[in-house]
Amino acid sequence: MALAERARTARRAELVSAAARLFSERGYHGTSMQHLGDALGLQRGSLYAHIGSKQDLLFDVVEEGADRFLDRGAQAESLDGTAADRLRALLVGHVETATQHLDASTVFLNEWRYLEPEPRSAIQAKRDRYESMVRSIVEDGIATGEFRPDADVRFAATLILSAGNWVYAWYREGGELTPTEIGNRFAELITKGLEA
Amino acid sequence: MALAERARTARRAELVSAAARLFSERGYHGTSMQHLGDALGLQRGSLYAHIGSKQDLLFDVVEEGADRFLDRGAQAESLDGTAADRLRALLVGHVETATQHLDASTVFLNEWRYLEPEPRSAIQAKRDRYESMVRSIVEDGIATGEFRPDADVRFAATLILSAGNWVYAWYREGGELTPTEIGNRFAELITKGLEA
DNA sequence: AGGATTCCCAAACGACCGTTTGTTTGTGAC
DNA sequence: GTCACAAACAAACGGTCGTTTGGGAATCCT
Repeated sequence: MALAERARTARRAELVSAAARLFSERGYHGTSMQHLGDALGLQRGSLYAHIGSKQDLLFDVVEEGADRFLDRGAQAESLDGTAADRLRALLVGHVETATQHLDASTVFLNEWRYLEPEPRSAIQAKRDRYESMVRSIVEDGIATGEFRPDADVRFAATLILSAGNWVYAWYREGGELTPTEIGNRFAELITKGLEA
Repeated sequence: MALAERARTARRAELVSAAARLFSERGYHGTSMQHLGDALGLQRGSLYAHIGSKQDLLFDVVEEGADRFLDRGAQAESLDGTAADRLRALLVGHVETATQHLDASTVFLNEWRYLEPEPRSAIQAKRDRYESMVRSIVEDGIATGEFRPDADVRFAATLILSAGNWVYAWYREGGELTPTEIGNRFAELITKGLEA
């Protein structure tokens, strides 16, 4: 039973992984169950032994992406150090996550809107939580006098997320900057604009 | 005559406009000819009196988006003034364009990859041209001593484009910042990080 | 008035969509 | 050794896909 269960979940993980790749390449609506079946060497109907629907797959991929960002964000938030340190940690973590899991991150960032209302609002809640992490770091920096008192918290958070969320669109392996370097430079530049 | 004149037809413009809205809302693959027909009050087959294929529509929408960014970029590039002035003008123009034509910009930025190879490379050329505009402004700033001599031109351009290209994902009318203000604040923040 | 040209409808094309069904196959548990 | 059960197949479901065709009004040019 344990073995059978593990095998079942292993197959499902394969399917979610293939879905991440295909959804990121061809889009959710551009990917058919046939494409997914081909990727696993199965008939498209056989996939329904592992999932309830195509929507389920989309949700799994999107949630996987969301959770990774949240985890790294929480780590950064709990660091000791200045607000600038935590901001840097968050941005580095963000870029590292986006690049190490490029497929799931891409789906998370631009296929999530094809989720049906209920699952979409579950993901929206996670997005909101992540954004509030960024905001609270900036607020801390202002409270401690590290950042300009007149800095617009919402706008600063938006700029930080804009920088991080566009990475998937241009990053390709083998570039001249490592993900860690990219995150650090983003942090450097943005921090400079915020400093008191 | 047939092609050039038809392209100017009011009905076709309506169709391209509806396509911009629907493609941006539902994605290219998530939008059917039926959806487009409904939007114009026509049978889906009747649309083929005005276009050659669904791909043609996607190309028109994407190119329209690309050309608007290029136009504003060229205006900014030709301004007299410091590099920071031109950078500011470009960013303000970028944000204004993205928000005034949110639908076409959204399609330009995340449906263009569904173009077939030939039209896609035509759009890629325009994207490259735009990116090189941004780069040359930064290079100018370095050459005149306005920006730090050790600034990484490619990275700076990427950050600028990241900020501008993510606007479509969060901007909604009626926010507390106007597009012009958003562009100005982006420019302010990024310039500060680049200054000598 | 006559002829050509637009614009659109109605219907059909073959292909493919996501999903369900009934059945066979292989494997682990007792 | 046989039994239970999950995994996969083969086939079919009703529906939709993008596109083509043939014809019928309306409109424009002359």
